[in-house]
Amino acid sequence: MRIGEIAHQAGVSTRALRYYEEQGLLTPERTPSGQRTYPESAVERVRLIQQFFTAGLPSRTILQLLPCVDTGHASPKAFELLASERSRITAAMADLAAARDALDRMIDIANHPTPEHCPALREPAWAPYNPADATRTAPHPTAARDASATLITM
Amino acid sequence: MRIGEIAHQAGVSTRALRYYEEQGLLTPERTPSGQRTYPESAVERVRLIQQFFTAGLPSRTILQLLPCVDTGHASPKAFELLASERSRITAAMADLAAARDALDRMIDIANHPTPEHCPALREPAWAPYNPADATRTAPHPTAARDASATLITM
DNA sequence: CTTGCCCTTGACGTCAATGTGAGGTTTTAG
DNA sequence: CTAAAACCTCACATTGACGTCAAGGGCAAG
Repeated sequence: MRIGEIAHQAGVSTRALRYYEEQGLLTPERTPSGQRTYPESAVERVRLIQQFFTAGLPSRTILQLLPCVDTGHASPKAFELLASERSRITAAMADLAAARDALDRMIDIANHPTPEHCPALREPAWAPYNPADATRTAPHPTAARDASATLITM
Repeated sequence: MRIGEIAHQAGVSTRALRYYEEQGLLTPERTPSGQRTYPESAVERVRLIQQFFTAGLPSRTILQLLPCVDTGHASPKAFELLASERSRITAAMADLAAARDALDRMIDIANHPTPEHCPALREPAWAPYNPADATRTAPHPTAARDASATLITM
């Protein structure tokens, strides 16, 4: 299969495939005229590479991991890498969850304009940011609050 | 508080704080001599901004979200943004989970050299990548497998 | 043969959140 | 008063995974 076909089946650009090759992640054969030729299995491989890229692994790391996929072996260094990348991913998931929760709080506040949930009446979920406070010594948090409240529905 | 103090307390660089200001995310007061002065609340705000950055939200999006944090209001557009970013984050978490599972499979294989888990004997978790296959028509997947297996412990 | 599509290499562009350094001012500590 | 530390404004550099354009070669169909 030539590069265009692989690109289509794997859902990436030909530029990406050439980049992967440049990074040593993919080593297609060449026809006498110089055109790249890939085995069927390259589609799966590209999908795996993409999955790793999407997860934020840099190409250099993927390069160290791929032989381990092929052989089923993991040198101590590769093993360490596997473990550290796994924990990096776990940490990233936690960060995402935290941000998602922050968004959820915002959505929640915007969704509940009843008195007990009214932004103007409840404890602020975040400290209000008021640049003018910088000039005062200890601004009272509940002073100068916006007294209006609005419900914006979906 | 001046920029260095905020940077220290929020765990970011002063360069980052100036960048946030440039992007409109932070609007500190200025002393007559031109130095930035932040309220206490800026520390919390910076942490929130960082959380969003870590989650992959671009500054332009954060800029649209912050007023909503302050006022407790969400315009229809802001609401849409909240929802779409939330789903983006959810999708990103799924991608991370998939990559983590791929790593787990690799760790698993490397960890179990017993016959039934031996890479040389079991069904391959991924199709073997063999560039030479490109020249043949339909390579038999189990041909030319590496017969050795190794256990690398943690 | 030629039209047209796919392929090649090479090289510069992009985007975003910073890093870094120059060159100068302000604040603080002694 | 003075020296160090912290601050200021430019403005260019970095990183990584590509996008994009240029200038050409290969190959099947009509």
